[in-house]
Amino acid sequence: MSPRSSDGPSGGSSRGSRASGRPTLAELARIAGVSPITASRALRGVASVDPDLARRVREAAAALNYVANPAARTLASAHSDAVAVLIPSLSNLLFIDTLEAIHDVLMPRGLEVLIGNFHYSPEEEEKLVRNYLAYQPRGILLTGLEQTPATRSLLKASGIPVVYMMELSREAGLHCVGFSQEESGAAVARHLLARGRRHLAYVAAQLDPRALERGLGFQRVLAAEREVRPPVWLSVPEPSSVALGGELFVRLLEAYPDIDGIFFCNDDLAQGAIFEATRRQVPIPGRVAVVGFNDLPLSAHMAPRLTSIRTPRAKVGEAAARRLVALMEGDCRAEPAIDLGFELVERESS
Amino acid sequence: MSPRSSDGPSGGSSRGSRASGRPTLAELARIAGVSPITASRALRGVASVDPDLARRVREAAAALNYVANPAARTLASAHSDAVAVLIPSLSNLLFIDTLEAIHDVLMPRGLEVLIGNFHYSPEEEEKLVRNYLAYQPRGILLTGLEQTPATRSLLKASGIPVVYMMELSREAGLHCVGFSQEESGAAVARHLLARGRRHLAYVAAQLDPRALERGLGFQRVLAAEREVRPPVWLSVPEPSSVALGGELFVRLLEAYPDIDGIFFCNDDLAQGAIFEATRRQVPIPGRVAVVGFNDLPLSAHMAPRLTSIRTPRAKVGEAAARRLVALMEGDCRAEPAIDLGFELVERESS
DNA sequence: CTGAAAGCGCTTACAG
DNA sequence: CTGAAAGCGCTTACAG
Repeated sequence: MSPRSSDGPSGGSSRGSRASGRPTLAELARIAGVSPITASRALRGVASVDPDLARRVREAAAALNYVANPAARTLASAHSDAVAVLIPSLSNLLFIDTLEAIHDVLMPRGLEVLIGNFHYSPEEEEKLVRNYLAYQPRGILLTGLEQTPATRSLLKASGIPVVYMMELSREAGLHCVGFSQEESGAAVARHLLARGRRHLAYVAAQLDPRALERGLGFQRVLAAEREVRPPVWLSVPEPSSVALGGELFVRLLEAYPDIDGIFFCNDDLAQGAIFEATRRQVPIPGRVAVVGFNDLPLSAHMAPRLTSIRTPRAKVGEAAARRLVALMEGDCRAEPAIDLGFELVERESS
Repeated sequence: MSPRSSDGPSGGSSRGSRASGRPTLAELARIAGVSPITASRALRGVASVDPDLARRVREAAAALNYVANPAARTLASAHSDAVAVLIPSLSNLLFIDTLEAIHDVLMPRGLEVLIGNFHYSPEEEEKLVRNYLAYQPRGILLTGLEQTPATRSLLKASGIPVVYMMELSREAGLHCVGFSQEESGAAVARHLLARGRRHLAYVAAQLDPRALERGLGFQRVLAAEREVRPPVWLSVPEPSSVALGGELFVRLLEAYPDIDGIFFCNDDLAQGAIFEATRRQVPIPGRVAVVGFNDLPLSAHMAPRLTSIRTPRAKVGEAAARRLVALMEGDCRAEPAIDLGFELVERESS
């Protein structure tokens, strides 16, 4: 029988009205017959505690259903067990895969994951960082390298470990996990050239820094080819969607009827283009080749199947979380930049 | 100039080594020339504080870049500013839409959102609840009604407001926001009957309680029709995916060549079926009608466009969060159950 | 290996 | 409308 069942949920008469109603470390310690400090140490598995005492503490904790009060722990130790993760969008499957991988690394280690969505806005990101810093997290995971100067200095002043995801930086001491966005764009250009395409276009919506880099890599390769026309660049500010992909596809082909290869900045747009082409009976890849980016689950199954760049988004999350844990444990000898590469998956659409 | 720039990030000599290095309420109060309690009240906007003093406090806070320590606040007040949200899956777009809507309601009110993924396991859900309860959240948002008895009693003992999402319950005093899963399945059955279909099937993967209810509603309507064969029920335990939808579609038609209408428990499966049908040149809806569930963004754009049940998932999140806020503020007079309905969107596939 | 004392930075409850 | 005192439940730093 736990003391709770006899005391009632609102606590015994010895507890003040501000008590949380849950067992405290002091109660646990009393039941285990040790001091609170020893109980604390036993529960955290730190320092040297007599194995026998530690067992008694663990047993009492199990009997009481004791869970330490994280607020008290954070206040006393000046750091929480949280890790803040900032991503630019929740509705993009890309980041969900990354998030799940992060969860899988951090949760088993008893770390709480605080998720912040900054909607592709560095200013919003700054606000979130300011707010999360108050929680004294053990580490922070950031997406991209486009932070405001204030965000960077806030982070530096805090001394909290930070790992940047999705892009590679050469800045000294910056821990980052990702792949070369620029190179992936270049790979698509080379692929379309190898397929005999000469009249190319890059199509993007809501151009974020990474999509921009991909476009630049695409342009770079094409510019090096003397007998190839510079690519058409179609970029609109609206958020990306399947519907928009169809519209942009139609607009592009109306304006440039001889286009024979399109690199869409993501799979959503490319999928929309393929649906629209199917509906209008525009042969793909016969009339025009289509390449996407991210290799979403659906892309391998549509008709025609979509050629795309497979990004290591789950691996990025996992590696970034692991690196963060290493940094939290004071282990920072490894190479700061981790390049996980990408893969061009050639399918029917190109 | 903030005191920080002269003191340095690790704090002045008056601060002990355990100090967090950030300005405290006491410092803020000293600068504003008031007592800490008054500063606290001014910042929280509670009780009656002289407007002039309040302004001084706010100015000092802005100058210092003061953000209250949430751990101290939680410890002192016995409740945090967090709301825990438990969802069965992160990789399902359905719940992402709900989450975003929840965020949009809660964040502007200064509430932190803790996201827990219980992977469709009530046991895991129980662990998460136990853990999140330690954080003393202001409220909890749950998905579905399949909690373990321990979860229910944990929740009841905590006294923390809870709102259940996605399903409707008649249990007295249970606040829930959703729609009738059973009715939505019935609506699909009626739709297919109206389209002249007589040989029907229900196909599901990783049957969760809600998909089960939909199947039962589907069966109920068909059972009432004397001249209609009872539907085929194909359910597999694997997680749902586009690829699996294609496989199940093929398996089903091989086993039952005369099937002329299929209700898939979600759009992912239905989309996979349509892709596979296109590839095998099985006419849809000519040979077989296909209906999905959820109306994912892509469903309106594929070829043929997918008939589906549009679920109010964002609205569920918004209404649930609003109801939770009302409960947190002690306002619980409203009807506990909120039925947001659903809509059958008839498109080309049926 | 163990513990008594102090303190983390706030808010509550009580006085005035 | 304002404040001095006490305390939330832990961990740190020191001593033994």
